[in-house]
Amino acid sequence: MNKDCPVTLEACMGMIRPVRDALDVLSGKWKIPILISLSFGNKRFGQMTRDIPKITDRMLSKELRDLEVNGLVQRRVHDSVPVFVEYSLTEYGHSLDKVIHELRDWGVKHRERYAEPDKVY
Amino acid sequence: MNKDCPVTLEACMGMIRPVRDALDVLSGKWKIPILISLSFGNKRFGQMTRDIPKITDRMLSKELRDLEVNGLVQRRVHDSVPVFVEYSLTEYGHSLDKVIHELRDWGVKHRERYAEPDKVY
DNA sequence: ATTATCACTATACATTAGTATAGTACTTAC
DNA sequence: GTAAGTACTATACTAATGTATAGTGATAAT
Repeated sequence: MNKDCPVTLEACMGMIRPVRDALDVLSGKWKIPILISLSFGNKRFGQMTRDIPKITDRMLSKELRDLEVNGLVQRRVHDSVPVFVEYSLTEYGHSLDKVIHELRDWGVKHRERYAEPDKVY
Repeated sequence: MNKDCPVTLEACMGMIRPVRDALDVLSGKWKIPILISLSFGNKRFGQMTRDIPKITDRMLSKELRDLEVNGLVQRRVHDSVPVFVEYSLTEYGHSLDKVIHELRDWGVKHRERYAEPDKVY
């Protein structure tokens, strides 16, 4: 029984759809690291390249633009000399705090479970 | 001040590392949909291909194996005739419930914000 | 004078992820 | 006997993602 139950199918899609939406916004290797970096305070471009190990300028630039388009990050140019560009999390960006927190918690437990002491970052 | 503060750098990595671990396990377009499908009850292969729109047999097979290797999914072969293979979430698989729940909640809010009524799945 | 920092962009390439299509070997229903 | 379902695997391809390397034009420090 319950083979292809339409209620289950509906419920299933009701979960899958929004989870996909969320993961689309966060997709790629660098978006969450960038959000984490900004969660510790407003940052400049160069500072973030140092915060996030192994990220290239190209990736940081590209991903910051994506995040800006999605309203998670704000880019402010101060017209001092030399120019000074400041990135910060928007309020909307902060709405991801809980998601990131849960991911971190699970990741910590997972790491304890399958300890990989030789993995390098 | 606070340029390249080592405490911030350390804290930053303390977040990034486990979040990456988590996302490594959940990476790709299909793993979370598969976990969601199984969260509604044990399933057979063919049933899951119908649960998860557009997934191909190859992807389902491959991702199920990945999830099995990571201990999130259990595969049980019942030696009836014809064979009957049953997939289920392990207890460890269920430990992702909160993560998936948060992703869904955020995805729902995001969808409300940028309503995309024409997007098809 | 040379080097470094600032915030990037451009080009080319490599790797990874996902898709399309077909096929296996068996069984059951029409 | 034909089609459909069972649970997959194989091969070949495309698309998406990420990397490597270099360069810009301004300023500022050594």
